[in-house]
Amino acid sequence: MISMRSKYALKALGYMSRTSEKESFLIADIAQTEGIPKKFLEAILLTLKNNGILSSRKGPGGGYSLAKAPAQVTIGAVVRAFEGDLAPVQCLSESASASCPECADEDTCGIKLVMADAGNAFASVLDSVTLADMLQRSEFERQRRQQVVDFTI
Amino acid sequence: MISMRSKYALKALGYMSRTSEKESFLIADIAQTEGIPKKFLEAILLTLKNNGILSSRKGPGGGYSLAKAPAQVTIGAVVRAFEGDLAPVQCLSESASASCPECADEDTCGIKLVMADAGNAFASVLDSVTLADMLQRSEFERQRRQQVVDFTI
DNA sequence: TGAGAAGTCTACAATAAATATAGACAAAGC
DNA sequence: GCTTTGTCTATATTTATTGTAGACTTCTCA
Repeated sequence: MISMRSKYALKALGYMSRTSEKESFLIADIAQTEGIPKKFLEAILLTLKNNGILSSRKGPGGGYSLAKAPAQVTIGAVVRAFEGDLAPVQCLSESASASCPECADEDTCGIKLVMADAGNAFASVLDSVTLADMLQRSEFERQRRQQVVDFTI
Repeated sequence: MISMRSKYALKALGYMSRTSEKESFLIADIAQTEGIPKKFLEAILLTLKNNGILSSRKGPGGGYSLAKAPAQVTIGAVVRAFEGDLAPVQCLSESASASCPECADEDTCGIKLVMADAGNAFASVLDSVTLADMLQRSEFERQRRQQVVDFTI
């Protein structure tokens, strides 16, 4: 289960990608449009900036903007900014205190081997989809459903 | 990230599957062998029983035993007993209050569509591996490493 | 038939983490 | 130098996880 942080980040980035006529976005604007607590979003956008996904300018006329094209930002990169590596068990995490203390032999632990496969499968999907793909997919789905409605009415 | 509950459950089941000469296991025995807090394990085994993975008998000579052969129990079934459905976002969860309140149009939400793919990829792996597979995999890895050691010495 | 062995249940304590908020601060533009 | 806007630090709130305590039930076997 990914955190609200990641979800809010994806919502904010989706909004920014979708609204290409604007080139700069105020925190307050994004927060209100996407229904995200403003102060919370503030920290989220900062994290995205520190991960090279957003850039910012202070002062009047300032705000946040995408540092890369939506087709250059994978969902995996966004989620990883908040969830760390996407390891399903701690002993698979590169960062911090990785090993599980109670594991007799970590190298041959079956749980670890299986979870590595599952985690890789999960991460592969997120790494293969960009913000642009996500929007396109959503739009495609919208039109598909629209057509179904048209036919049934 | 899966919870300790799931990990402890897999460790306990791994031990029970591996130790086929015993047919009944005491909570205290499993707890000590696998280094799991006894009282915590107690609740975990009960959950596994309620999910049809274990059976139990009270009284002297009693204890827990596997309700199915290790090859009949998938890792997915075990993990699901503790993590519910393996949905990476709440709005994909069948159980409980599923929908995300702030989502404008859940049907066409790109985040949901992408996460559904990722979650399915994750679950597919766990559903395709049984306890027996997990043990075999671990044993295979142990022998592989053993050989490497033999060659290098 | 009753003593002891084992699982079952309820309640709760102790952390830890996620979520969210407040308010001071810094930089940029006019 | 005033306003706008992002940045930072600290902290509150809530929720979930992890773990513990103790009473209770069921079973077996002497």
